[in-house]
Amino acid sequence: LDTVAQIEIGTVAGRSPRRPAGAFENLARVNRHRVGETLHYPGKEAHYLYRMITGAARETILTADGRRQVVDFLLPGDLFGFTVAGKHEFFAEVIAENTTIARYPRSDAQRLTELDAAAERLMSEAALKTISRLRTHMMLMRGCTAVGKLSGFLLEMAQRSVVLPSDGLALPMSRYDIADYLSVAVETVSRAFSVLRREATVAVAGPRLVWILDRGALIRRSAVPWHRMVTPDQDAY
Amino acid sequence: LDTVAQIEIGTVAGRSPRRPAGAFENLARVNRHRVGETLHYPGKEAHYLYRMITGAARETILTADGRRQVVDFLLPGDLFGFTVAGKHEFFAEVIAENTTIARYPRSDAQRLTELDAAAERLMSEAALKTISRLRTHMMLMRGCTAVGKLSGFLLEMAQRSVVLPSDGLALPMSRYDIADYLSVAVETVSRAFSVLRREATVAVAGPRLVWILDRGALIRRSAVPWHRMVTPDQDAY
DNA sequence: CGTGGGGTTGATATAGTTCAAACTCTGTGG
DNA sequence: CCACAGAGTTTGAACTATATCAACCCCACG
Repeated sequence: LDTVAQIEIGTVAGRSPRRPAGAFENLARVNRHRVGETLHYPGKEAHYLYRMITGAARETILTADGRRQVVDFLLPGDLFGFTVAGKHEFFAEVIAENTTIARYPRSDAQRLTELDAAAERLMSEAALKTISRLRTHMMLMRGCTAVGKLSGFLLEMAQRSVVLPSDGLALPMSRYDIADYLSVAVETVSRAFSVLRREATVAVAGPRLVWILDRGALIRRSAVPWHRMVTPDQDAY
Repeated sequence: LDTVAQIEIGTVAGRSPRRPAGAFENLARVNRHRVGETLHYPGKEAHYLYRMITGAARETILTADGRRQVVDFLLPGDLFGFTVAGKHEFFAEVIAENTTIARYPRSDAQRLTELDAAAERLMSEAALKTISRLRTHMMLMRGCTAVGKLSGFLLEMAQRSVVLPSDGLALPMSRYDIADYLSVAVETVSRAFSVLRREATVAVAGPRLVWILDRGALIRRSAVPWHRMVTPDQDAY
């Protein structure tokens, strides 16, 4: 998962997202969105690619048995909206205030990738980053215990999200979103938070503001081989 | 990213694998492998790209807590071995008799993608498919019950694997592999099989030969929205 | 014959779901 | 200004699916 990690981090960079090349960027139309807004939904024609600039969104799907699953969280720097068949398979919904998203007409982007090697590479890279995010996500869900899953999740968010000046971690998603992301019940997420709080592994100020007090403990509890992950500074590749 | 990319990108559809373009194919050296052979392992320099021709392999990783996880099964048609960082992250081990694998020197392949737009597109396309496939794997693991997970797994295998003349499904992997793929205990996999057998949803002749008697029942039990999946001919979802 | 790996089945323990209730916070209307 | 409603969160108690431990079967192989 080294690779994964590296991509992940590079991707992320809520900290310093790499901006697409000039030609690509010229296609962009930036929009501001409100919480709850739906960017796309299953079956919708995929006309655009998106790039999260500020804020956050989630990609979800409804399973046959009616449960909701959060497939991915989209944070600043993430390119998304890829499809294979030309139709979206997921809901993409804005979950944070002050969310701005760049929108690229798919047809133009497609044409661009055929002409411009740099654009092509950009797309491939974005796809690989998405893959690595998903892979990390898979490892998170496999963590045997709920506390382990949450530990891994917090580490992931600490890397991907913007860390506040106060050094606190601002989670843009609700407990429900976290639960559907880790596939556990909301109550279990809440209890897992309580455990970490009691152990002084994390401190919280309200449900969405967290401080990681003992990073080592989080690493130890999570089944994800985070120890192999490079730090954002190294930003490999 | 090395390992990540390798599996991911490598995952093209199963039943009627699209063969890489001619120029690409000219680089190939085909090898025959025995069960248990290791193609690559974490940390190994990634010199080659691979394409599974016949047989099967699994890609695994060992987690911090010592458990083994099957990250992917490699079936005929699957491309794998892509890396960005240049080192593998997973074990790739042959699990079936009569396994033959085409090997492409990485450097040559890389050069080819830079020169040949078709090759480049082949890779990108594979990456996009991989994203969808990863999501399917994720959904498999999320299925609430073990029987649901196994149901989804069998449907996936029925699509990706070669179906025998007798209409039976030949599973190239052991119960242990399935367990590590779905992240459940071996015993649970075994019990889930028993349930499906008792319900006449499937019939078995030995552990690795299965007949799907009631496809609808499998779809209903699995939490995966298979209704979205097209047949392999149409280029799996 | 044994031996060992894979597979199945049973009994018990436990983590997590489910059901239920209380609590916080925010916004809204009397 | 306060009461109220509703969504999000936390905690408790009972229940359940799965992990775990253990025994046994089957078969290939020396």
